[in-house]
Amino acid sequence: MTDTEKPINFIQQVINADLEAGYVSKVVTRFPPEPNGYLHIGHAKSICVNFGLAADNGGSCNLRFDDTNPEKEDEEYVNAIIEDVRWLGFQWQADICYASNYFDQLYSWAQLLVSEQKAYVCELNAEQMREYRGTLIEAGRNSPYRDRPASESLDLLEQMKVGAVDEGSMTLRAKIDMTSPNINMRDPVMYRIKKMAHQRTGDTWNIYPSYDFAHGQEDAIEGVTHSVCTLEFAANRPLYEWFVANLPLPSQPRQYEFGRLNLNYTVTSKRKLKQLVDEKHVEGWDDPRMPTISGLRRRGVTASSIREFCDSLAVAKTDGVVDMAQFEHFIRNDLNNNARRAMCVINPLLVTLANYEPDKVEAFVVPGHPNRDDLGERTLPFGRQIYIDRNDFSEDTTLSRKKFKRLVIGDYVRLRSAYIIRADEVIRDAAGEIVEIVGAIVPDTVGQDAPEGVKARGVVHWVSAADSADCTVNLYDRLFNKAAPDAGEESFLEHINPQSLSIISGCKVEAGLAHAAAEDHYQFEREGYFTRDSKSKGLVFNCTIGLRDNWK
RNA sequence: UGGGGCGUGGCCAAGUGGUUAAGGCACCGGGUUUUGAUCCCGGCAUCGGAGGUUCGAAUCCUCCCGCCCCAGCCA
Repeated sequence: MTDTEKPINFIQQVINADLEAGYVSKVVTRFPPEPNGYLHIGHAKSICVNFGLAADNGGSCNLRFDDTNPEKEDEEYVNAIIEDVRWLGFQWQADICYASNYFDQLYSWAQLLVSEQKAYVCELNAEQMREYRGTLIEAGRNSPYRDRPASESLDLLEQMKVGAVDEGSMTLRAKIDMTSPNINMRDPVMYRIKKMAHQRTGDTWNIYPSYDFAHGQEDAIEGVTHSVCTLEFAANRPLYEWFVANLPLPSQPRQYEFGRLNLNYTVTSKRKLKQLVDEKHVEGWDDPRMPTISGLRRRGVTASSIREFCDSLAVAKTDGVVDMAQFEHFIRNDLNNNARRAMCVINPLLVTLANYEPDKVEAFVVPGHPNRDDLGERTLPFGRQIYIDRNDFSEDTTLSRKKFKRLVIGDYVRLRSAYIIRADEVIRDAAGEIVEIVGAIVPDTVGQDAPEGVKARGVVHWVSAADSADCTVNLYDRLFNKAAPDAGEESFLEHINPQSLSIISGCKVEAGLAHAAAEDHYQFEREGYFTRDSKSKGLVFNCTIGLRDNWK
């Protein structure tokens, strides 16, 4: 056991200091997705960071839906998110939280700010507000409504709330500083009118709080001590702190930001993923090519490999792009250690072993995993006719043993866990296509070394022709053929890889897998890791990832 | 040209004035192997640039360069 010390990231350092100074006694974090799409691998890092920080410090983490904008949200998403977080292996504290649970409290806090002249109802429309806001290098100007009496704002706010005011014509704004170099502090919007039913509060509200007016207060209500989010919210922190300082909150949460996870050859933006789904470039949010949690799951990626991968990533302020190969390493590592072995011939080529008795059948009992006795054994039926992969046979007999460790006429190859065989003859159909190989077994070679004079070129996987199951295999390539699909001027859609999915039917898998359970993981030896698809009716396996391939 | 943040090998990343500058991924050699897998050995950087402080700097200071975020009634 090499317990490599995990570096203490900057947030943990803050926590250590807070714990030591007695500022906090119990660490409380939260994972706060907006239910406007499915979770993806980027969220997984955030989930691991937030739940991990809580677990590492004996604290707790809330799952909270930041449902402040009914326009984009849907119950389908909340259910999917709950399922994904659970599947990833995390347990939130007590009940699931919703920003919408705090709408009443938020409203009365808004009234308080108005009454203290720290907020006002503004009648500038969107375009005017933009003009008044100024630019990055020019200060903004005060709204003409900025100094209206509190009583007037209070009354208008109530009218906004009950639906007596048109959408877009009024907002509630915090009165901070229109000349602030931080644009977020230039009288930000606290409430906007949306005459729209909310998935949880129905028609109760005609106004909804903005992210900035809601988030810190949600944290405070829940007793969140360390509100950990991604870098792009850093500029919102002063505003977060302004509300915390100006409201009588039950606790004083603090916000910290770390770099979000970016992976090459894919996109991790809910907006873009939704576009892929809506425009049918993929089959759905859980399409195995998607970087969504549900897509990865259906693809056969394990929850534990996602966790291990995320834990290998730094919690820091650098924003880089992680190589997909790093993720793949953790996927293979977990599957290699835990997936049962099996054989599946993807492009079947019939081989008849002429010296094997026609009706004879043997059953070889072999391990389920080369070094995991606890994974049991499996039985491989063997007979006179078998299938091997077409790629494991070549008519080119000049290929050196080193270059081609597979079957050629006149030479030997080991059938994995079975006999050494020799190929003698090729049989073709009318079109000249090879349809069968006739060969012979070398007797007494099962579980034994090759006799004198026989040297197998290599090992090849196979399946009994008489006793195997037909199946379909889905092979995947990367969804985008450009490392940074969303980098250039052009749309990321232009970089979609048209060959990202290959459906191969007529594959032959060892008999024992005819009733494989969905989401069970297997290594098809010499091919890769596969899992039975959870949505298809027939026997369909999705290729999670191929084996490493070190030969040129 | 405003504000905030960041720059350590191809990628991720430790490092918080004195170490031969951790580790992982990738890659390149070699060994083992009934999976061209796994496993095992070995190789692979002077820290964005330039000055300065210091006996000593990736770590401190100055200037410069580059990248990211902020001008939604999105989050």
